[in-house]
Amino acid sequence: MRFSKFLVPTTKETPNDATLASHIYLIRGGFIQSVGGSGLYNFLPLGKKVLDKVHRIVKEELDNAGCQEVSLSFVTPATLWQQSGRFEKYGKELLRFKDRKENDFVLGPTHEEMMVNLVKQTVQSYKQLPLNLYQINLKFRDEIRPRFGLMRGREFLMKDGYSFHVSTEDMQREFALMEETYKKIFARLGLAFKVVEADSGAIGGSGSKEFMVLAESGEDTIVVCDACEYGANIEAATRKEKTCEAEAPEAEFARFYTPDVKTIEALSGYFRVDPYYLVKTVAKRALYDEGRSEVVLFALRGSDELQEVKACNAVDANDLADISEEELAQIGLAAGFMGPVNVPKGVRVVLDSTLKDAPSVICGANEKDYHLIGVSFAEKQAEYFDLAAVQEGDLCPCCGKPMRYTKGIEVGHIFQLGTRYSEPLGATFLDENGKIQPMIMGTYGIGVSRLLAAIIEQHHDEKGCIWTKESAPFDLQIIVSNTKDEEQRAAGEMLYEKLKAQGKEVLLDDRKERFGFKMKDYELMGVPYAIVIGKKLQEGLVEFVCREGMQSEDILIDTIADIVSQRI
RNA sequence: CGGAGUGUAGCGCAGUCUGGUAGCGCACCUGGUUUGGGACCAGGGGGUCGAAGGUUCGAGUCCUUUCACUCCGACCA
Repeated sequence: MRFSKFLVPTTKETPNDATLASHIYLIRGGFIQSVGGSGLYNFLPLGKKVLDKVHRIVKEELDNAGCQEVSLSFVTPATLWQQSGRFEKYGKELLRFKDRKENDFVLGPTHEEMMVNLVKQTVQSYKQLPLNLYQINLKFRDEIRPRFGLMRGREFLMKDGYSFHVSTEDMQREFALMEETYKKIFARLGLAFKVVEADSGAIGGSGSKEFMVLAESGEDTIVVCDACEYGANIEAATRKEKTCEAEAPEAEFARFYTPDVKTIEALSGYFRVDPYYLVKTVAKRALYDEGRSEVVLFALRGSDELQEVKACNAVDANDLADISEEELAQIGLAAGFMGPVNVPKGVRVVLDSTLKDAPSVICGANEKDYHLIGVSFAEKQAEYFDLAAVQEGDLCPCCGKPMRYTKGIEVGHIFQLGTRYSEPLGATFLDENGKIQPMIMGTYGIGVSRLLAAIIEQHHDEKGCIWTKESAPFDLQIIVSNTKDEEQRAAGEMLYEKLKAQGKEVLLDDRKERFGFKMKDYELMGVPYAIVIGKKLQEGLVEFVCREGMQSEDILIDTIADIVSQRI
């Protein structure tokens, strides 16, 4: 490609809403263009090239693993979503609309329903299984707050794959194969990543794993253990049971006057008791289908924080909402003095599993200015769930060493679905005995356009992008310093043709611009290597530049083609 | 959904308080000089001032309504 003919609108100025390196450089480097609608982007030629590279790698590895590519209709009839029960569950992120006949449709944010429907119509026998089908297509999610460029757009490119099996064992075999395949894909892209345990969210199912690209700018908090392989999204992380060194308070059960003592910290100071022995009670309104809701008190140890995703899963709600103090008062709950015992009618209580059988704790009395002391949960019948957020320093559930937080960008997520979709949608097969069985499913996603952002988050410097070998839009850029110098220009043309003949993808910067201008563009665009043809050409030398670190070395023009083929 | 802000040339912004010919920088076009780190000189093109309604002799500016976008939070495979 000749730069003089290539549509690459690089800019000096940073868009005012861009804060992340990937967002800034993808725009400034002329890879993508904002459409003006929030979270919507056009891919310009340079960005499309990178997207295609990533796309190709994903496809190659999946095809190698025996998957088959299809392409599903982007517009999905709402009836399929109603059958699976997700039409409401998925919430406002799902873009719904009607056609001219007033029929409901959605723009697919993920395609379990469509793929199950496809397989249902074509597979009847166990002899046709297993099957792993995928597509790499646009998705649309009406995000509450799109941001960070390609990182969280509303329209994005995703690979979504679905596997169908006769047994759970076979599905788990495929799940393991996909984990290995995903590792190969992210390794080829040159990413540092970690596979972590995850919450299954709106997709449903169990045993899900996320692939996290490690970057400070990541939106997910993950808990990792440096002593072993354990890693988990904070939404799903577990820990070795926590104990407390401070002595447990001993007290007879009593109602205690605690004027204006509303926080765990104040309570801890007031009674001189470690927060571990206090009960923190968080009130939330749990929202269900068809507008139903209920008030739930989540109780956990004062030393812990509520993990909302865990809490939401515990009550099987679609969502949790905050409750105002006024509303609490109406229900008969006093903010700052709430507790899991003696609750008003109609209020559900869920206890953190670390409170099970706790012999002597302090909690709110559900009465203004009073707490209860000497409360025992021994033999208390209640709903117990893991509700607490793992904290830094908590001990690893695998090896018992302290864990720490880090940040990750979720680029892949694999789920063991089971029959979550095959049953409601009626995707069945006849087994060897002629019996009807629901298919056992797995589902596997990769955020393809998000990967571009993730690569840049991990590979950039203060000057611009630094693409990894397999993601780069070109292998090499040839920069002719002064195109008015006939010798330089001719040398550039000669090398361009020669390297192209070697099978390299080459960008020849033949523009009538000054040297500095072209170098700035090179650094912004981030092609891994460059050959600079400049003043030293008179001595028969050109410069070989490596984008990472920007080191350069002088090389005889006669040998540069060989050196390039050795090193790239 | 709560809080804060912004809509003026392709992009980034001033002008709005105090109504009176639509501005600046970048980018773009023409000519010339320049060519190792985002050059310089001269000339030039480009605008329903987010939309609708109102006040006024006259509205980018004042009033009303509305739409969109951004940031913080809540939220989020």
